[in-house]
Amino acid sequence: MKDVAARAGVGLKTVSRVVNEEPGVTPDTVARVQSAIDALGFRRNDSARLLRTRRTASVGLVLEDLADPFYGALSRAVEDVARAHGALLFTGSSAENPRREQELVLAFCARRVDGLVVVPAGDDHRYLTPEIDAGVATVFVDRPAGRIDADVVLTDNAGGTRTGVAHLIAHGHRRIGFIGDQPGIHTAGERLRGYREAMADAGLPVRPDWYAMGPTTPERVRAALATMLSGPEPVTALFAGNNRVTVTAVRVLSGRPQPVALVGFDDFELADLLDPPVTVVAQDPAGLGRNAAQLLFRRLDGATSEEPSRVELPARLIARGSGEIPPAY
Amino acid sequence: MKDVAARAGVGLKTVSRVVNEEPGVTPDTVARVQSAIDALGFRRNDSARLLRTRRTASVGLVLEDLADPFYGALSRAVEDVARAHGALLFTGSSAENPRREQELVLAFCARRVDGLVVVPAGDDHRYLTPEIDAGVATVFVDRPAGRIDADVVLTDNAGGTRTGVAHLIAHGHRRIGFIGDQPGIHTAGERLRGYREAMADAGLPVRPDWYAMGPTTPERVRAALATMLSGPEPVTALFAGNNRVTVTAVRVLSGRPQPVALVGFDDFELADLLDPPVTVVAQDPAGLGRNAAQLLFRRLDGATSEEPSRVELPARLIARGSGEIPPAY
DNA sequence: CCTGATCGTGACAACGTTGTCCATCTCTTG
DNA sequence: CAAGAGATGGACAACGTTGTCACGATCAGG
Repeated sequence: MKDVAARAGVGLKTVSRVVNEEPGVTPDTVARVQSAIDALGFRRNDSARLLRTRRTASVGLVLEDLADPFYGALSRAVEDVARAHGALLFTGSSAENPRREQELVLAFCARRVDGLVVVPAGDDHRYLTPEIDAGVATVFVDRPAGRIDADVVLTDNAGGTRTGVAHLIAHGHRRIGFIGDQPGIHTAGERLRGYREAMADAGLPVRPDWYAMGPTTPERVRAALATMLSGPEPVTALFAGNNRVTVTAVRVLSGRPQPVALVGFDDFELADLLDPPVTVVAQDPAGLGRNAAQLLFRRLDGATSEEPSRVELPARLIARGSGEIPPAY
Repeated sequence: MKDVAARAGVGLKTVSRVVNEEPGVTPDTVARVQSAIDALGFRRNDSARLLRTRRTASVGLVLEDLADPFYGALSRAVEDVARAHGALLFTGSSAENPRREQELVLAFCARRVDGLVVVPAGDDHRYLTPEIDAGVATVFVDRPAGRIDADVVLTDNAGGTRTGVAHLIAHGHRRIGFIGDQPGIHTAGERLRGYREAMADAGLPVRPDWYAMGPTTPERVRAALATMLSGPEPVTALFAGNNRVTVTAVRVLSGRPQPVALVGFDDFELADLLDPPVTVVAQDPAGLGRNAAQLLFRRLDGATSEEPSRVELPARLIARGSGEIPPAY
């Protein structure tokens, strides 16, 4: 900038004014400065600018895994809202590791992002209190924050699951299995709760060997499913607690002679092309991201000292067939 | 930092030394400074630090759409490599819009990212020359840069397509269709070339109504496919130029009485569960991202004035069945 | 006890911007 | 023609760090 000023024969501040299109500069001077800028290939250093203005026009997004299509859609929605507000987006994957989540969040804070959108991996976010007090707007999404009171945007996991399980019950099932993710994960717990509630609402018992919680690796899902299907009171239907479970379940069930009804949480591409087409309870990942980002920018634009708000998005049953298979007696 | 220094009764620079764990500070002083830091909740401002040190420890990633699983996997790989090098990641989606690509790239450059990984949307990247000259390491991935000479990591699109088409030919097909993306997109052109080459290698003609290039919306794919299947010399097999085409083709073909063989470019989840299981030519999106990021950091770590390098990753045929359907005469 | 090396520390400038404030220059108006 | 107003431009400090250098204290060796 100094060089540009020298070459154009003007003061430093005048160059700044031209670059920022501030009023009060003769068209003639503007032209001179502009040509100096072009000649020198000058580009304003936004880092320095932002250091001075104390707004970084950037937000940080921490999620579990960028490679998961669910989070891909969520990220994209956050990005679009950020762009509309002129902000750039830092992203990072926590890989479901609380330490890594914290590292990422603190790294973003050290960069002085204006705000954070976090899919929490850990269950204790008190480490964020000083940052939030320092003015970093923070919105949690998909899962609530642990041990602190903060804005959060969620899917109605319990309600969605209730709907899905009720769908199976409506089609005659009484022995329904549930396979979910690790109990520490909030959404997994909520979905299990929804399953229990739906069963209770219908006056149905839940045997201990009808539900399994844990890492959703194919092996574990396969084993859990085998147990449910081979006990003294085998299940005739399964509710799959997330799409990895659903996919494995489809694989296992398609190899069995006796049909087993299936409803899964989370939609996935091609679900309608499988045989039978898979009924799901669909979340709206883009909606989660959009709402979270909008909430963030609302905070940033002034609504400072309001109470933390909690938004809950509905989950929607998409009946495609696999949930309507009658129980095999 | 000034406040910390005052509270600890030391100089500014000493605080800096403690924060950066530089040697040459008495343990006693360290303790005093540390307790002042804790008391004040001080966090170093990395923006300022990076302004001073002239390294931002961040890279920008511009791709087509974060919500596309292909790019999700690519991003994740870039992120992992970046993390290993202590860098943070800015991401942005160009939505296949050259203007937006340029805006994003220039915004990242204004933030003085150390490097850029770009999936180009436009076909003219001369606007990047000043930035590259200014020292921003740049690697293009998935598609080459337009009109400038730069590092690039690609999939062997033509070769992969040749393999896929040859697979169909090996199973007896002589009239093979090809539906690809818009001709302006480099990968689409390369895949068309591979198709032509494979046909020529086998001494087979290519009728004009056997291939179609354009936006890969379901309607267009449906129409193109209808044309190919209803002409005077209908195709008995189809090579689908990307996974959106493949998915639509599966939908259309599954509704037809006469089986049509299918091979698609790009793998997708559940391809093996469809009926028939879909044979694909699989790319390695994570490999693309990893290689691009590694190349980037190799440049950053010194290999400055080398020639631009070009890495080409193989595409791999995964035979699952749909490519082995014999021609219906 | 002196010398010179070593260690710990802090003052200062710099990174590249922008906000504040003041100086000048050119009009317009009485 | 004087004076005030408005336009235009620039000097300077500040944002929060780190690199450079110089200073004083401590310590080993002669």
